[in-house]
Formats: sequence, structure tokens, C-alpha cells
Amino acid sequence: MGAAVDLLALDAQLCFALYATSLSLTKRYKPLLAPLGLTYPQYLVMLVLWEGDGITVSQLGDRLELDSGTLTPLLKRLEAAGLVQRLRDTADERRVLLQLSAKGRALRKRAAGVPLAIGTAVGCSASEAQRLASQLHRLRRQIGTSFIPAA
Amino acid sequence: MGAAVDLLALDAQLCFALYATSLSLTKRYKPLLAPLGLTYPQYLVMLVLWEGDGITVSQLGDRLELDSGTLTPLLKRLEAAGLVQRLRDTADERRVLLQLSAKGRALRKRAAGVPLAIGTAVGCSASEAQRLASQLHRLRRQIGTSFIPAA
DNA sequence: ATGGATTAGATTGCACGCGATTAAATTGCT
DNA sequence: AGCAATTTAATCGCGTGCAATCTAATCCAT
Repeated sequence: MGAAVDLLALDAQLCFALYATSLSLTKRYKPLLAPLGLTYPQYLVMLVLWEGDGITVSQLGDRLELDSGTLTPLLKRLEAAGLVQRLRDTADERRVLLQLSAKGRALRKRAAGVPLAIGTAVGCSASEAQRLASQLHRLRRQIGTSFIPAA
Repeated sequence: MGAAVDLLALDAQLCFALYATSLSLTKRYKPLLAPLGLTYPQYLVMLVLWEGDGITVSQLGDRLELDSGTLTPLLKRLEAAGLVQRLRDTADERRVLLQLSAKGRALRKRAAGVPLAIGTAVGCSASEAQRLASQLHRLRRQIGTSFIPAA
């Protein structure tokens, strides 16, 4: 019994640390994003589109690792808010192209203050943050590609 | 324009790394937990109760950083699955005490294989995992306590 | 003791995530 | 050309997260 208990307790450390830290950070973003009219996942979508719009829903999903079941309603809300336009690709009617509206493009300036405020909150240097981020990205790649035997 | 763009891109690194890694790990747990009849948050609840049951909903919420809006329906599902009993504390009728059923206690043995399978998937040593976990816990504490100026 | 504050859970409403399915458009094989 | 396989989004259902509100129970200062 001892070994199983220890492993279950140990197991809680990394998985729960990730889970709780991610939720905690999301909560920290909320008051900063609320004035912009964005939720946290919507902010991530806008970050991608600010880097370059005119992409398809699938391409956005590849960047964020989210599928259409999540993105379609989210994008409709961004469209209803007047930030994004969803346009069927005339060259391939299966695709939906995502374009920023003028309002969506303008929002980037107002969002510029968010990283600074979060950086202050996180209280670690940019290099520290980047090192942790790269560890997480490595972990995520490992998680995404590895084989998991049946329980 | 350049500075704002760079910061917004840089910003995406840590927050998105956390977000995507956490979701990715949850997805990895899913096939391991499905045979046990548990979702990932339900698994976290069971981990806490396996460490010690007879606690209140609030105490569970303190451990997991979740509130009753999340926990009450989740616990009702665990109760419906016959894993947990929810009992009003006779000494203080406001409180609900959480007790593992025999079935809930027995499930711990079947869950013992989960950490090993995940450990294999994550593909990093226990010490590596623990170091990353402690960095995340430190980050979470920082996030949880810091002041955030208005946007 | 008693009435106002506080505390513990439950409830409601909204926005994700995601598996599963569906529908439409395109591709590719013959 | 024609038809099956594939690709792309949309839809549906369920289970979280969480803010806001509500109710009931307890605490506490007078």
C-alpha cells in the first residue's frame, strides 16, 4: 500500500502544479482583459491574429492546439463583438478565413499594457520566464508525442 | 508599434506555454482515467480524499483552489458514481463532510498504475519533474499574492 | 438573548475544451 | 468523368471553472 500511496501523492505534484498554476494565471489575466472585452482564450486567439490574420480556423487551431468545437463558438463571439470577420474562402468553400476588423486591429494598442502588468505580477525576469516557458514547451512536445501504455 | 508587438508576442510564451501544456497533460490522462470512470478534475479530488477523507467541501476547495460552484456538481457526480458520500456535519449544519465509500477507497489500487504510465509519457526523471513542479508552485504563489495594477 | 455580520454550500448563467457526429466541399484514384 | 476517401467547419452533449447570487446556519458584540 505504501508505494501506491507515495506515487499517487508524488503524481499530484507536477500534474496539479500545472493545472493550478494555469488556472491561477488565467484568473490574473481576467481583470486586465475584461476592459478589453476579452476572455483569456479569446486573448490568445487575438495574439495569433495580431501576428498575422487571414488564416483559416484550422491554422488557428494548430497554433493554439484547439479544435473547431472550441473555436467556432469562440470566433462567433469575437465576430459578434466586431473584432473579427469570418469569411468563407471562395477558392475552397470548406475553409473559413479569419480577418481582423479595424476595431480588432485597434485593440492591439490597448492590449499592449497587459504583458507589462502580468510581468510585474509574475515577478520574474523575462529570461527566467522564457526559461520556464521553454521547459514547458519541451514537456508539452514530450507529452504530445509519447506512447502511453494502457492502465 | 514594434515594442508593443514584441511584448505581446513575448507575453504569449509563458502564459500560452502553461495553458497548452496543462491542457495537453489533461488529454494524456484521459485515456488512463476513463477505465476508472474519472475525469481529470475528479481524479484530483480523489487524490486529495485518498490522502485523507472526512474533510469539508471548503477544505477540499482550499487544496485544489476551486470553489463550491465547481465542486458541488462534481462531488454530486462522484456520489452518483458511488465513490463518495456527502454528509451534512451534525455539529455544524452548514458544512458537508466528504467520506470515501468502500468503492472509492478500493479505486485507489486501480489508480496506482496511472502515475507510472504518465511518468513514462512525460519522459523526465522524478527529480526533473519535481524541480519543474516546485518552480511552478513558486510561480503560482507569486501570481496568487501579487498586486496587479489596472490596465 | 438577539440581531447583524460572517461563513458554508448550493444555484444560476456563461464560456470554454473536447469527443463524437454531421454536412459540405475537395481530392484522388481509376 | 465518377465515386470513394479525405478535409474543413459546424453542431451537440457533457463536464468543468468561475462570478454572482441565494439560503441557511453560526458567530459575536451588545
